[in-house]
Amino acid sequence: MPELPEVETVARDLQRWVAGATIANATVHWDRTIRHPQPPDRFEAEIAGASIRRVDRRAKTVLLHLADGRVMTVALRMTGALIVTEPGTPEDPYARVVFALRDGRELRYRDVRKFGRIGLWPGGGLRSVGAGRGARSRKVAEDGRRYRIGEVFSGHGPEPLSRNFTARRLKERLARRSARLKTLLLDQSFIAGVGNIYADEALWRARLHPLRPADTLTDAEIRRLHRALRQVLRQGITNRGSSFSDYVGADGEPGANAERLAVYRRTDQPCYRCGRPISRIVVGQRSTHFCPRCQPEEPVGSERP
DNA sequence: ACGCCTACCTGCTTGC
DNA sequence: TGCAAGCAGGTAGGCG
Repeated sequence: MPELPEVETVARDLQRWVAGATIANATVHWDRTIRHPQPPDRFEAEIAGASIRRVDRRAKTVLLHLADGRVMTVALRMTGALIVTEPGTPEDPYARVVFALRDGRELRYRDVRKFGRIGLWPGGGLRSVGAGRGARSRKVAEDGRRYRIGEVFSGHGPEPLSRNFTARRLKERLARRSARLKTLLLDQSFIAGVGNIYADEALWRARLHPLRPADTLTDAEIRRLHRALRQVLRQGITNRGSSFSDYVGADGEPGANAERLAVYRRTDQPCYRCGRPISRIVVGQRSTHFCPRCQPEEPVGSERP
C-alpha cells in the first residue's frame, strides 16, 4: 500500500479539496470494499448527504471526519487510491466506490487489486481498523461498539513523525523485542505507517542490517535509526510519495520520491554511499534491499567515528 | 514472541 | 509469439 508518506499526501490533498464538500450519493461497485459488517447498500444510504468536515491520517488509514461526527476510514492497502475528479472525467473501470459530490465533482476510490477497505463508524464510537496481531486488536475487531476514537487505533504503535516519538521511546520499544529489525519496522503495532519501501530506506540510511535483532542495537545505532526513519518519511511527504505503478495523490498524479530512493528496487545497482551492488533478500516474505558493505550483519565491534 | 504459511486480487515483467 | 511463473507498496488469521 501506500505507506505513511503516500497516505499523508492523499489526506492533505483531500483536506484541501474536499473538506466542506457534501456527498450527494455513493455507488459501490465492489461490495467487499466496504468493511464487514456494514452492508454495502446500507453504506450507500448512510453516507448520502454527509458533509466532509476534515480529512487526516492515522497510520496508513485516511480518516474523513464527517460533519455529524461519524468517521469514514479508507485503508488503501496495496493499490487503493482516492482521486478527486472534475465533472466530465471519463469513467474508471477500477473505481470500486464513487462518491458524487454536490458540486459536481467525484471522489473516486480506485483499487486495482481490491484489497483496500472503507468503513463508516458512528461518532465517538469507532470499530477497530486493526493493526498487528495480538489479542488486543483482535478483541477490538470482534466487539463492534462503543470505542472511543482514541481506542480505535490502540493496536497501532506510535506515529513516527509525532513529537512524542523520541529516540528514547524507540529504545524502550526495541529493547523488549528480539525480532529482526526489518520485521519489526513492518509491524504496525510496533510503529505505525512504515511499509516495505521506507523500512528498507531507513535501514540503509541508518547503516543497519535488516536482520539485526532489535535488542542488540547500541544507543548510537538507535539514534541513527530514529533519525533515519523520520528523515525518509519526511522526504517521502515532501516529494508527494513514491510511485511504482498504482500510487497517485488525490490529484491523480504520481509522486516523485521513487527516484530518490537509495535501495528499494535497486538490486545490483551501485550503493550511493560505497558503490557496492545492492543486495536483495527475502525477510518475512517481503523483498528486502540493502548494501552488504554499509549495512554489515555484525555491529562491526565498534562504532564508526 | 516469533516466524512462516495462506488468503485476498489483478496486472505487469521475465524467462523459456 | 505464447504461456507460465514470479513479482508487487498490506494485512488478517492460523499453525507450530
